[in-house]
Amino acid sequence: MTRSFPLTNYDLAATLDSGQVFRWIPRGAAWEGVLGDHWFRLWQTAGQLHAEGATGSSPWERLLHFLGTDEDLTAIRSSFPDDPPMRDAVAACPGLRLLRQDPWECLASFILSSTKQIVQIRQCVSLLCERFGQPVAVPPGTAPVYSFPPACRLAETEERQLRECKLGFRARYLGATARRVVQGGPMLEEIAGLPTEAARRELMELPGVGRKIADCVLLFAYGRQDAFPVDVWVQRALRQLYFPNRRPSFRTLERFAATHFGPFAGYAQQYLFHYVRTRLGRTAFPKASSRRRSPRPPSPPHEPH
DNA sequence: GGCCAGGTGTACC
DNA sequence: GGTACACATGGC
Repeated sequence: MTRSFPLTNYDLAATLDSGQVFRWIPRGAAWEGVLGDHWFRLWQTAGQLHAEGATGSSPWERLLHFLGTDEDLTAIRSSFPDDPPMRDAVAACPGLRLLRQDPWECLASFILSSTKQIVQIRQCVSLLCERFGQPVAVPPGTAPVYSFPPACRLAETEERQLRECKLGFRARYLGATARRVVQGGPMLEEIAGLPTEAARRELMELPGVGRKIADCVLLFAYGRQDAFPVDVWVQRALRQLYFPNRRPSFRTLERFAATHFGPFAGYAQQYLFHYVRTRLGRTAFPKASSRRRSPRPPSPPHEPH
C-alpha cells in the first residue's frame, strides 16, 4: 500500500545518495530500500513524500523517524556560521538531511568504508545482505531484497566468507567487531545513553573503528549532531574553503572544526561533504603535503562578516 | 600502470 | 605528541 506525508525543505535524492547509507537504489524517480525487515519505495512531489510498502503493516512511523522529517532544518541551517563556504554549500543543496540509522547497520557499513569508494561500499554491503541477510517481502515483480545481517550472524561467519564479499582486509575487523557486539550484550543500546565523548570512546574500542568511523556512527545513527567526521573529502573542503594557500595539519583542521561550526557541526559537515563531492570534485583539491610548510605566515581562517 | 578511495592498527621516533 | 607503512580491491 502507498501512503503520503507532508514534506517540506527535503531533498530525498540528495539525502539518500550522500554517503550516509549504502543500500537505497534509484529506480526512475523513486528510491527503493530496506528498513529493518521492511521494503519501501519512496518518491516526492511538491510538499509531499510518497511511500509504498510491501505489506499493509509497514512501519510508517519508523520510516519517518529514519528520514528525520520532524527535524527543523531551518533552525539548524541558521545555526551555521555565516561565511561564504557554508552559504555556498547550503545553496547547492538546501534540502539535504541527516538520517537516523540503525546503529549496527551503520557501524558495520562504515567499518567496510575505509579507503573504499562509495560505489564499492555499496557493492560490499549488498553482497553481505544477499549472503547473510534474510529475504524481505517485496511487491510482485520487484527484485528480491534482503535485511542487513545482524551482528550474531556475522559473528559466526568465517573470515574467508566475509572476504568473498570483497571486504579485503576489513573482513577481519567486521568479524571481530561483530563478536564484540554480541559478547557485549546490549552495548550498542547502552552507548545511546552515554555522553558523546564517552560514547565515542566506547565505539573506538571496537576493532577497525577509529575516530572517523566512530564519529560517523555517532552522527548518522545516534543523532549526535555535534560529531564531525573528518575524512579525505572533508579535509579537502576545509583546506580549500577555509585555509586556501596554506598547509594546515590534520590536527589543525580538527581543532578548527571543533569550534567553528556550532552546535550542529555534524550537519554542517554533511553539507560540506556533499558540496565538495558533487560540485567541486577531486581535482580542485590537490592533497596537501604533511611535510612542506606554508610558504607564507599563517593568517586566520575565513571569518564571518 | 599509477593513483585514489567517507581509515585503522602498529611500529617507531 | 608525531610520522610511515601495510592492509585488499576496483574505478578511472
